[in-house]
Amino acid sequence: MTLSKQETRKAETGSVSRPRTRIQERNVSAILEAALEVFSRHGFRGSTLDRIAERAHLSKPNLLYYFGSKEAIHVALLSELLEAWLAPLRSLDPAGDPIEEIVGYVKRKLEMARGLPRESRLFANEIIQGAPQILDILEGPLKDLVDEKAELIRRWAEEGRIAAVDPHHLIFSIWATTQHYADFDVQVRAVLDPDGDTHFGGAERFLDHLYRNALAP
Amino acid sequence: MTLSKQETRKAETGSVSRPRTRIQERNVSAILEAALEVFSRHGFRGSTLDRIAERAHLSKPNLLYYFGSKEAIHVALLSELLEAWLAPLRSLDPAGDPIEEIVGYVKRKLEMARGLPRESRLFANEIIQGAPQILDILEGPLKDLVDEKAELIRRWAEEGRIAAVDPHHLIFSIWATTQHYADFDVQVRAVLDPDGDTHFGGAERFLDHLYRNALAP
Amino acid sequence: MTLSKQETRKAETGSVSRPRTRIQERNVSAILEAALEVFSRHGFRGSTLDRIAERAHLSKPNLLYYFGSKEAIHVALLSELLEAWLAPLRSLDPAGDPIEEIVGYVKRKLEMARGLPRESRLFANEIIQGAPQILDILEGPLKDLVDEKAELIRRWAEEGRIAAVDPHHLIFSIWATTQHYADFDVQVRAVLDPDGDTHFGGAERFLDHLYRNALAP
Amino acid sequence: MTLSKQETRKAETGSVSRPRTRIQERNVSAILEAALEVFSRHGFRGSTLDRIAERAHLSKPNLLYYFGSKEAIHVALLSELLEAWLAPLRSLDPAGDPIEEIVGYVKRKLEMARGLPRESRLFANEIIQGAPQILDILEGPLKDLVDEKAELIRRWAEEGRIAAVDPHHLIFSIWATTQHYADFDVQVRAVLDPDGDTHFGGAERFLDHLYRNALAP
DNA sequence: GATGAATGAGTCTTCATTCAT
DNA sequence: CATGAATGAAGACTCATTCAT
Repeated sequence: MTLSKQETRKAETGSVSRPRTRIQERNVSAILEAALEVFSRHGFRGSTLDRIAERAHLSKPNLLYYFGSKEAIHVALLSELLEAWLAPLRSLDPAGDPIEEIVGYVKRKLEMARGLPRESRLFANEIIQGAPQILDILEGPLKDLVDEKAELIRRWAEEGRIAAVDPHHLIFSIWATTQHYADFDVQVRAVLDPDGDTHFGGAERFLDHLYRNALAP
Repeated sequence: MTLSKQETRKAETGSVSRPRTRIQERNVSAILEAALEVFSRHGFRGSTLDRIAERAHLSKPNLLYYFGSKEAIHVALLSELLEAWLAPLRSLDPAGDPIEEIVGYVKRKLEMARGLPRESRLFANEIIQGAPQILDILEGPLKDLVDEKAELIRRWAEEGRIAAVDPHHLIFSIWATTQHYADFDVQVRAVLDPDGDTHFGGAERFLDHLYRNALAP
Repeated sequence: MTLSKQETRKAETGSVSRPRTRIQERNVSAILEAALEVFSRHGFRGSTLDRIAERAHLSKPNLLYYFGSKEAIHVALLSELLEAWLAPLRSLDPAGDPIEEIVGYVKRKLEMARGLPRESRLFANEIIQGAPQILDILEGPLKDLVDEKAELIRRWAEEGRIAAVDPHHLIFSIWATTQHYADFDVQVRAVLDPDGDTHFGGAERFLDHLYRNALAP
Repeated sequence: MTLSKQETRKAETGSVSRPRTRIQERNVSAILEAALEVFSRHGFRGSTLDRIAERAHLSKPNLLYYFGSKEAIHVALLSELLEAWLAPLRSLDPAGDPIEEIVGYVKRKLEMARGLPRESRLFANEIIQGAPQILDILEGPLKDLVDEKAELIRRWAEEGRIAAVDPHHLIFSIWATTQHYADFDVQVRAVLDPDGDTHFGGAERFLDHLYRNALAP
């Protein structure tokens, strides 16, 4: 699941093959930050280079000087973020206490949904629309990681340390319940109060309860 | 939460104020069916009238004869489907057995994700992108319905008939876990085997376990 | 070598599959005429849709309504003209007098260079630049036609009715010497007087002499 | 027809007025070599500085340091090559045997088409497109040279040493028939076998026959 | 001498929408 | 009702050229 630097580089390939100078680093960062803001809200097709350029305080051709195309920016962004996005699952520790590990995973995922909602929506948009640009990653590295952790959870269940639940569906449900607060935040805010993050506390308590009860042996 | 016929009409308003003849009815249906197919997969901006017209076997100007604009088609579609989409929640019965009612709701939602995945993705796309066209519905009719059912669940908990969980977050988690199988089906298929619906059985069992344990008083 | 209507149609495919109405016929003609003027002078890359649109008195998107792309216009033009362009060679008559047939062919080719110089330059531009869009036609239908006529000439030589010359190179030399007056007319005019077609008379006499002497048994 | 050094210099004028150091000389050569490769295949408009810079292993701004503009490179290239390109005609010797002189000229031109096809295509592209950058050369030095040699040929004919043919058209036909194998080589290869230069032998024999017969008194 | 950075002016193409019949 | 025709506005991308170091 690890994206080597090589692969990340390749994805960014425009005219510039790797950030070297200060200026390049600054501009590449500005572009990716702006692109995250725009892509995560409007999806790939709904986003325009104009808007990204504007947010990055760069001219449109200058964007394309750093990244060869709109798609290259999108792919670079997805590649760059994927690793961080999956870190919580990766850190699920075979040596830890099963319940605490899983509940801790839920908590970390929820914190990410709170702190990095744009990243969550970026992937959500991509996947809902059929994952045109990362399907092979889903079918390769992602599947491998999930299978590995599912096997771990299966062993825990086999050993009677957690309830006998389907590990894959457990993982899906954790993704769904936590990312929901980022991806569908507009709806959450519409139903609850529209002010700030106050609902994350309630969400955390609820999910803690949900998974502790579901996993108790 | 009920959309009056009035409102539905208004949303569809193009040149035609209401379907009358057989032909009109057939064409309006064909357009909405084609639009559902296209919008749900590509989002609003990613969809083109050309593609919808092609799928509906109608000319592009003819689409706009029935609906005044691309946006009008989208709004009409969302309006038309919203009621059915919320029916399961609406039918949560105060007189029924609390656990069975809620678990039954989960089951019906999952069945809808299985049978009507395009509808699910249509709303998901809209909401992720900030719900530009249905924000007022979310804040009005949807919030009212959710609040009403949340109050019911709160009473059940108060009466000790289910565990003391936050009703709103319970509802969110049910939406999230069930719609996940429609909205992110590409990812689900990538991680599990890509063949057909076989995972819905596992999902149903898992969710049944999840919510029964979470709700047990 | 005959391009079936099918193939011609396919090449033109934009939104419109075949000219039907008056308006379509008129506009398609106007576009092809304008495109001939522009492409023949500036080559494919050097030509712009803007200039073609301007000459055709149509808007640029309207061009693309009839032909799907700049390349489609170019291909349609080449396809449409190829048949006429090769007609003189095709009409080389096995039953005629060998010398008169060949000299007559030279004369007709020269007349075409005089009357249809733009067509000649269109093909010249395309071929000089590697024939990116008609290479398969050159290797297929064109080669077949040339081989057929070369075989005829070979037989005439074998029968002692003309001198023993290599038929393929004979044909090449005829193409070269006649089309030269269209393709390189700027140079011809620069060296001779720049006024009008007066040099075509001299060219005709010279080429008649050249080929009669070369072919005399 | 001789381009004075003055003129050549002027054409190249960018920031650098004349090559001095080894490095400069090497870079100028590399640029012209790369430009020849690219311009001859894609024409002026179809060529990009990027591609030339890449082939020359230099940066794009560095190209423009040596030559002030894309056009300047093109003009420099044309100027530099013109003299060599016309050398065979220039060396037509009044003191030689008329037939052998002319047939020898044909042979040398054919050898140039074989050995320097890029140069041939460079001029062909330029002239077909109206010679925007060398029209004055065509009308001046080139016309003068051609007129001079035409007069020589006219005298030979007058003296009965060759047949009475129009000298200008004779020269045009020699240009056309020989350069054809360079300019339209794609077509020649498509009609004959696509392997290598084998057809040049046939071409030489044919053209020898063609002109000896045409010129025999 | 050399180049990384930047861009204005194109250039092709898409697309929702309008017009005319 | 329906559609062929047309387009303005926008959008992605290219490219010769300039700037700053």
